[in-house]
Amino acid sequence: MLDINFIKNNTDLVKKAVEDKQLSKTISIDKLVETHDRYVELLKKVELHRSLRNKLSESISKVAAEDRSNLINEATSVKAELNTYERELTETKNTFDQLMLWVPSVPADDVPVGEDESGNKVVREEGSVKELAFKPKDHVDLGVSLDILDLERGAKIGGFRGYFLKNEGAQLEQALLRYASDLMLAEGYTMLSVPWIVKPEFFTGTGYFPWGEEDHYRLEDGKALIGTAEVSLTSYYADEILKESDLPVRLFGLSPCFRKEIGAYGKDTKGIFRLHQFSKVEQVVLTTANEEITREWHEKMLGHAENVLKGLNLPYRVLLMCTGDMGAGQVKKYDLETWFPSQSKYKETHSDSYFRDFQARRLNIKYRDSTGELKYVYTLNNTVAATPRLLAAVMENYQNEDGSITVPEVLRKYLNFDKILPKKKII
RNA sequence: GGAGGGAUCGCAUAGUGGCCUAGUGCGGCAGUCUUGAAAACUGCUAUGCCCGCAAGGGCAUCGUGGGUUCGACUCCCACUCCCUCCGCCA
Repeated sequence: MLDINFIKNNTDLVKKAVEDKQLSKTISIDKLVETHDRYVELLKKVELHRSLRNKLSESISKVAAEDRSNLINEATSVKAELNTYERELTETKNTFDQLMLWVPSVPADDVPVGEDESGNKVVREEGSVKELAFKPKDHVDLGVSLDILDLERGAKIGGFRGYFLKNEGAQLEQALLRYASDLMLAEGYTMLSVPWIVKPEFFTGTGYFPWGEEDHYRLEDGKALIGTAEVSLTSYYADEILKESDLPVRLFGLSPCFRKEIGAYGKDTKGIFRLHQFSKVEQVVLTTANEEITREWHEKMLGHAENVLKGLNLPYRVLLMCTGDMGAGQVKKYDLETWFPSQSKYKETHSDSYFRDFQARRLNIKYRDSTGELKYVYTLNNTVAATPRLLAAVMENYQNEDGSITVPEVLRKYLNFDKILPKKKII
């Protein structure tokens, strides 16, 4: 959410953001401003009438009961008029509030303008892509022949995009999550196990609603399943006032993530890359309302994600996302794409964003600065490790010619095997 | 799932239709006193919005949303959350 006064004073800037983010069909800034003007106009009328009513009521209370009838008559007519205006005010306010939820944040100056993913910029590539002496298998072939992945039964039980991880595959996934968590603990972040079932207001608060409502599983009581722990983590301090000395707040959490993947029909249908359900270690930081500081944290959090990949020795590249390929609330976003040998392609495994006060306004998270002024915090979030997607990358990059998979060095302390060998019997 | 109790200012509590412009205590801030500190005393102590250059004025907020009333912290309805007990349960 943006400040309405900011929108009114920077109409052109906000309109450009709407266009650059390809959101012209979802929000009209002109209509928003008109609605707010109307709202203020009505508010003035309502407040005037309320003031009048309050004064009359006060007079009535000071007059003997038998002398009240004239005043009560007058107050009754003021009340009738007030009711008319109040009804209209409520309606206008509701319209305005709804419209406000659709206003995107303004991208940072260094974000490239672009319509879609083709406008993204490669910032750098890290790690060397190994030339394999053999034709690499994809993670599905590997997973099946090693009996660590079962997609057929996954589909039988879970439907489309359902999967079972099995044997060493299931263990390797746990090791990855544990490895990622340990890195974040070493960085001094606070670990949280979070609610997976969350009230809708916090999806709105983090900016997933209204834009992404369709991609979420709704429960019969109106709550929804989180698509990322970011929702719970960022909402943790909702409606609270923090001390400046408590900032930056650094949190991470491990949770399952649920996504309908509506709008992704036909995309990544093979393997365990795009799923309805996966696990993710997510990092969230709340900082003071300072552009420099939030940008420093944006880079620092990118570094944490990079360290996960560097530790695993996986080649990856850093992508600066363009306006058309970032979320409505995001101000700047990097994606990390990890190398998948079977496709000779980098594919998205991490996403690192900052929001300024976009989420904090929606969630009402403030802090009192050294001058005593209340300000909204700035929020950021980034993937630490998302699996089975990252697991698939590990499987493919650590495969050997004989079809076995070597366990990455950093994961061995969590496992009692160093290599995953083909099974004699697969059932 | 059943039965009861509750939600008031940072915290704790008072408040059962107009005296609430929400009292009191604690905490916090400032000052007096003191070499310094403590104690004591004095004062201050929320948020959002509207009008205004400002000084200042107005409106709203006692869990949330409706309703009754000239007037609601107080009465009515619905909802949310918390606590106690019973049942069920990893």
